[in-house]
Order: sequence, then C-alpha cells, then structure tokens
Amino acid sequence: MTEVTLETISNLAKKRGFAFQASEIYGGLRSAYDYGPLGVELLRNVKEQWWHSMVQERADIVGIDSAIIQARPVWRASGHEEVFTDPMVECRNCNTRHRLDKLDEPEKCPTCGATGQFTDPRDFNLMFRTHMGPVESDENLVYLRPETAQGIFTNYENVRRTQRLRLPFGIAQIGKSFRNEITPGQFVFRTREFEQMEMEFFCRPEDANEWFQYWLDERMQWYVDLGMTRDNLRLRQHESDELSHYSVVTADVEYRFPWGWDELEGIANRTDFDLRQHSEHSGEDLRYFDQESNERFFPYVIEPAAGATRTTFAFLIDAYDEEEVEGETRTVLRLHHRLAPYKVAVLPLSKKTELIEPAEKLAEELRKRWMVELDITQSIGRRYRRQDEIGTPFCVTVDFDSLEDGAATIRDRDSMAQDRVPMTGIADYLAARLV
RNA sequence: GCGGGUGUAGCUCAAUGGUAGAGCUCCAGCCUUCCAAGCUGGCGGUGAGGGUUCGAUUCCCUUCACCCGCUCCA
Repeated sequence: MTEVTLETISNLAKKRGFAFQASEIYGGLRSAYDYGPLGVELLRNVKEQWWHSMVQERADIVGIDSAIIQARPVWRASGHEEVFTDPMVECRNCNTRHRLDKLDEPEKCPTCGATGQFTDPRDFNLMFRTHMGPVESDENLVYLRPETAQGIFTNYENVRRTQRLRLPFGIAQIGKSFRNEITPGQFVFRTREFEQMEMEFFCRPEDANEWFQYWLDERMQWYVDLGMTRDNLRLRQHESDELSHYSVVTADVEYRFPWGWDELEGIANRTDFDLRQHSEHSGEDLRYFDQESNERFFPYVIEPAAGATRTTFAFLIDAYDEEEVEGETRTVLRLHHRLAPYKVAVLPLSKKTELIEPAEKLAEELRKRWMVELDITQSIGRRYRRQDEIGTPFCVTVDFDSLEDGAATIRDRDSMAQDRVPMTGIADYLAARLV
C-alpha cells in the first residue's frame, strides 16, 4: 500500500481527466468540480454497483428518481427549513466560529475566553434558494434539496401502493443534493453540489434495531467486496450530541483519507420521524395498515445514505499504488474491474497500417461489450504505463505475429503477465476475467 | 465568512523593474517488433482586473482559486 497525499490524487485526477475545477477558464468556482471522461466512468460505475446491490439484486427494494425542487412545505415538515439556518458569530481574537444559540454567555468566546470580540451575528443558511418561475418573489421561493431522502418519504405511499409492497421494504434513490456547507474543501470530498446514494428501509418499529445492524454489516461489506482496503474502513457510532435532528442512532462508515478518518456514509435510524411529520403537515395518513393485526402504525426507517462523489474519490485513493519496476516507478490504479473506467485497451505494437487495421477491428468488436480505448501513439511500454495509471485491467497488443497466427497478447494490469490468445477468443477470455 | 499559506507551460521547477528558460508530458515525422528508448521538429505560460512606472511576471491595491485551521455534513 502506497501512502497517498491529497495532492498526488488531485494531480492525477487533473492530469488524466478524472476531475477538473469547474469554470476553470474563468478562474474557477469554489467547491465545484466537473468530472472528465475518466471520472464520469468511475462515478457511473460506483453508482451502478450501488444500484445493482441495492435494487437489482433485491426483491424487497425498489428505486425512484424524484425532483430536486420540491414544494416548500416538504422542507418545513422535514425540519430542514428550521434546522438548516443558524445564526453564527466569529471571535476576532482566536478566529473560531460559534453558533449564537449554543453559547452559554452571549459575549464570551468559549474557545479563548475573550469577551466583546464577536462579529455581528450572521445567518448561515445551509439550503440553496432559488425561485420557481420567472419573477422573483417571496411567494415562489423554493429550495434545492439538501438530501434526496425527502423525495422518498413524500412518495412513500405512491410507491408502496403501486408496487404492492409489504413491510419490510426499501426505496432507493441516487441523485444530486445541494448544501451551502460552511466550509467546503478537500478536493471533491466536500462540495456544495454533490451526489447521494440513499435508501430508506421501512420496517416495523420493533425490528428497527435488528435492521440497523443488518445494514451496518451489509454496507460495510459492499466497500470491501469492491476492493476497498479493510484496514482503511471503520464504523463509528455517533455521540448523542452529534446526532441529526431526525435520528436516534447513527453510525458512519469512515475511510482513512490522506487527512484522516472521514465519513463516506451515514447509517441512521430515522425512526418514524419523517413519515409522522409528513402525515401531520400534509394531512395524508401515511400509516401502514397491517391486515393481520388490523392495526395502523408508522413504520420505522433505517437509512444508509452514502456520498456517491466522495465514495468515488475514496475508491480512487484506495486504488492508487506505486511500485518499482526495473528502476522506474510504475503508477497503477488497482481498481476493482467493475469500477475501472476502461476495461480494455487495444494497442497495435507499431503505427504500421497493417497492424492498425486489425486493432481497430478488434476494438470495434470489444466496444460492443465494454469501454475500450484504442491507443496507437508512442512506444508500447509507455502505453502500458498510461493504462496502468488509469486502472485499465487489460491491454490487448496486436503485433506482426498476429498477422500470421491470428492471435494477440493480453497483458494483465496487476501482474503484468502476458497471455497469447487467438483473436476470435479474446472477448471470451476477457468476459471470463472481467467479473 | 475569519486567520495563515500558495498561485510562472498540462506537470516539476528556474529567472528578471527592460524580448520569460529548462526537464518531463503531449502532438507530428523518422527509427523501433512487448513494459515510460533515441533523433528532429512543433504546440504551449506569469490566475484575473486595476494602479505606480518610459516599461510590471517582479512593487502596491482589489479579486478569483487551491491548501491548513475554525464550523457543517453524504
């Protein structure tokens, strides 16, 4: 395992086309990043794997995709409109920031003890505001969602009824969320626009603790199965004073980032808070009717909520490796095959047209099944290293012998071992290994 | 937002109040038949705006972005 710095990864990301500063040609926009051709593939693969394990492979979970902009009362009911606005003051003496409503003495800094050094209180509003419709007025103020979860709760009854779901069941969603984080930073780790992978699992209140534990184990295993180093992962239970307004118990899946342990995913027992709130605010009865006992009750909710963008970032960091090969440093992204942006690179040994033609033909065939890159520039060694650096699991090299024997060399990213395989069998060879 | 640090080519770095250089990368050509080879050539830069000055990448101001801390969270 190579020790990685944030700088190493952000440089690689820029250099190879994973992520770029947003609006870069205009000097950039704080806390906003654009995903390049490699980054979008990696991000898509992470989301695809999550969806696969959460929705496709499960009989008890379905997916939705709700609107980013919801009616304002949704955020009143969820508590976000109230909780996401904090009056803050800053101490001019020690440069610390404090919530005014949490201070014991309004003029005294709890950090350095100085009095009368506070700035005027300022409202920190964590929700993005905009207006629905061409005319800006208080009446059409709307928020960009600060979490995808509320779109699930507001659709709970629609989904349950149309899919004829019975407890326990889950609803999953992947999508963008927006928060005016007070302090964004650490590259793509904490950005104000970010992507979430959230699933709300509805169950009987008495089973909630059991399901909570179940999802803790399940989610932890997901990262490990996709190749993340176990020692770089841990579960951390929230202290009671750091719990969200909706949660009675929360545990975070944390990753050992270059700057320390930090959160990838929060798994929370949201109780019946959200369904109850929406029932009260909307007037819709969102209780579950149990035919056997002839009772109505609010289900409890266990929520594994992961950050798609920061999880992608963690996979990138975890895959990064450098090793010495014949006095040279080989940089290789040891990404799980399912996550690798490109699965195969097709490399004609030289630029001679007699090699390029069969290489193009092979690439065209393989592209029907996988992301394939055809690279014809520079020496074969250099191209192998380029593919190593972006994590491509296999390189297929077409050489002059190929014209005679109809075979090509397949080179493995991790072991650098080579296999001679008939051209007609290459797709099968790769399919057997790209699991 | 506050305090501290940083900003010269895609990357690493150099130089100067007077035409901004190098190595690597990238591209093209030659050569080369399997792990960042060689030769030739090419593209390309002082984050942005303003001020001082005959002249600013250099000095001053403003602004933007990144990193560290405070705070918040997926």
